[in-house]
Amino acid sequence: MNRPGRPAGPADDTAAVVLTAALELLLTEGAAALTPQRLHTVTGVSRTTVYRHWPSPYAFVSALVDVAPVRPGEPAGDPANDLHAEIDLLCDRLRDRPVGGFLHALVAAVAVDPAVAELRRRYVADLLHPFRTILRAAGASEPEAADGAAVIASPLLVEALLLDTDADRGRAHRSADLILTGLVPA
Amino acid sequence: MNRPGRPAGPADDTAAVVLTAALELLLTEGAAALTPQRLHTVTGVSRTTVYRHWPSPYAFVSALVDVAPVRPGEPAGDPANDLHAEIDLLCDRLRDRPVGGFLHALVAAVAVDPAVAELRRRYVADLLHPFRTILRAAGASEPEAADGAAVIASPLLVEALLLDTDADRGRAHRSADLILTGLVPA
Amino acid sequence: MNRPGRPAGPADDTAAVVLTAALELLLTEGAAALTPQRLHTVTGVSRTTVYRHWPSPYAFVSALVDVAPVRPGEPAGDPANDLHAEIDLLCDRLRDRPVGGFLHALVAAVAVDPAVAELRRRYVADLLHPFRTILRAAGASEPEAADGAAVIASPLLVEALLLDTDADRGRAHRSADLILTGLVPA
Amino acid sequence: MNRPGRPAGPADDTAAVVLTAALELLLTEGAAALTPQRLHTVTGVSRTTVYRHWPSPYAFVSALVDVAPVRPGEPAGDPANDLHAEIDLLCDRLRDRPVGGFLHALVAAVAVDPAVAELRRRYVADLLHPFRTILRAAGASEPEAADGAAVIASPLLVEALLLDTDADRGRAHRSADLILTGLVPA
DNA sequence: ATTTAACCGAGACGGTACGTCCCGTCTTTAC
DNA sequence: GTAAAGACGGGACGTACCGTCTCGGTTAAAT
Repeated sequence: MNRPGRPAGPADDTAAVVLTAALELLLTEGAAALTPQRLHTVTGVSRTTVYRHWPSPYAFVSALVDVAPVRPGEPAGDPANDLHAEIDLLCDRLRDRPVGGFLHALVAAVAVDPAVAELRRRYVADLLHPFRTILRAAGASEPEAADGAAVIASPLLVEALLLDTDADRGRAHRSADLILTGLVPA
Repeated sequence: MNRPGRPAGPADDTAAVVLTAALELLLTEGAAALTPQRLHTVTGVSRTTVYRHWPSPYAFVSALVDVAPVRPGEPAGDPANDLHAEIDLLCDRLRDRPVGGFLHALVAAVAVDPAVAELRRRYVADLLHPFRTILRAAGASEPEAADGAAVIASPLLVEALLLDTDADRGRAHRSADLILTGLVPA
Repeated sequence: MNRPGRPAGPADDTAAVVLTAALELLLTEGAAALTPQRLHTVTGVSRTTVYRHWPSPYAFVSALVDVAPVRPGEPAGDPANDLHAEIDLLCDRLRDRPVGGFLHALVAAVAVDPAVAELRRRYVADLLHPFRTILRAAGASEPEAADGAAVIASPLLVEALLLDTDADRGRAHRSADLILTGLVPA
Repeated sequence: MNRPGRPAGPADDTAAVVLTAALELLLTEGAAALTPQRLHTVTGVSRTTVYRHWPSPYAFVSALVDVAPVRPGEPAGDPANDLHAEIDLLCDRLRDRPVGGFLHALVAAVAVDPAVAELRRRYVADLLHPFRTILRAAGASEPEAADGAAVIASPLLVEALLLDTDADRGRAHRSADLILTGLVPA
């Protein structure tokens, strides 16, 4: 039995307009700008409406994470090639903002709402995951794969997030090779 | 020729009281709590005085970096031992907040005042520096040392800052060994 | 087509509470006390709300002038009687503050916001106007009426505003008689 | 026995510089501008020094009243001529600021410091006084003289202070004639 | 020449009010 | 029931001035 009246939740276009603007704001001005007030002035959607549907910072970032998920590169089969491809993919993403900016924003958002920390953890884990998968496919044990992923990807994240340097692909590729050769002792 | 009048800058005790409380706040409640208002209510020093001497977030973080600098462990001579000691030191610091908390705070402060980014870069560079020095002493070339420092320390930073995990010392020590053996071709 | 949403402007009771208190403050403590801060502590209405609706001193005084206008006595027909009645009315008002206090306040408010000068001029002109009207009715020419009004009322204003003396009704009545007799040449 | 040491009170030039600037400020920007802070920025004399010698608004206005006293016109002997001359003198003064501005300022200063009210009263009384003297010399009784002074001078004050109009000399002269003829019935 | 008292400037400090901004909740109206 | 417009209280922000104070260095009289 259907309840009468208008279905709950934001109208589709309202949600689209607001979340698009939110992502835009997040990437250009950082997490601090992601307030109902700002969204109202930017989108014209009324402050009241924004509050109704996304009552907390968490709700926003959470919605955005769903809108802009991290899609891993698709494996071609050869672990070595896949690994190098994944490294390049991550470097590009960190440089071109979609991921780098989002990560920056997530880190900053935690300062405002601690609950976001969980989203940050998941987001970073998602970034590291492809490396682990590929290393497993290459014959590494689970802990070996985790270590390898950390060794390859972490420096890239540190450079992009903490040092504001371009990620050093060369080093990452060398590390990858080193790890792969360590796996096939023959 | 001396100018007349009272010497400029905060009286010694004022500076001490405020900066001590600031560090305390930073480590216990995070960077978001480090506001003039909070410092006033916590220390009793008047809001006006706080603004007078530390008008910007940058001024604060900068003063704190000077108050609580990162002191590297003192090298004992044997590169291998030194490297492992330095790893343990960093892990301890990241766990016990003095460094981990401060780093968190620096990252958050950048969201408010971009000028802090420069302090963050320097702070992180200071964290990585000891590793580079030791690796150079162990016979690595300059780029090799930089790479090695990144490979060893970055995962620790990522775990502490982005994943909220305890740093995985084991992996760090293994990486260190791997790198050291790579250096001595014998 | 009507716009949706709540009608603009302060809710009726808010306006009433604030303006009542404002008038009260004005008359008891003088114009210097008429600040948003004072009104907040006195009425309990939040400082923000006060600023929202009366952003400037001018807005306040202006609203008060509308709330407490100067109502002339109603003419009974006989110019001589009317004139003397009007004199007594003005003297009473100057003594009992409603007008005297308000005038004081207007003068003081000009020091803060020059735009109030216009309100002051109008207010004083409104005070002098009844005298002119009555003198015209008694047969005076327009300039004669203006002069007469000035001669009769000005000393009262000076005494109340500048000398802090009770207005000297006797002199005012004598001046009035003198002027009236000057008008009837017989 | 004289005490040794430097004599108390401000050095002559300090007092001169500050009071000159104070008068200037008072006339150009009104009483609200007459603060230690402003005087410091204008004269370069340190805030501390200003506070030392003129601790209250009252002290300032009081010092200024002594610096710029109201000097009555000198009587020539003939009451009629003297009276008209005095009227012109007052009108000129009200127009040319020295007196008009000062009076404005005095009125405003009362709002800040009620003690100034006494100075205002005296100042206004000093303005009215010449008229009374001359009328007495013309044969008026004391109350008659007071009334006459009020009738002649008050409208001028009201016009200058409350209506921002140029004082109407014509009316004042006519009033004077009227009063003088009333005195010599013969 | 030395006292000695006061001047003077620079600035710290606590306090209060200012005017602004954003937050989060609520109420009123229109669709 | 959604949406818009806006009132409202609350809190922090950063600024400005106030009045008091402490600290140095200077100056002018009286001894």
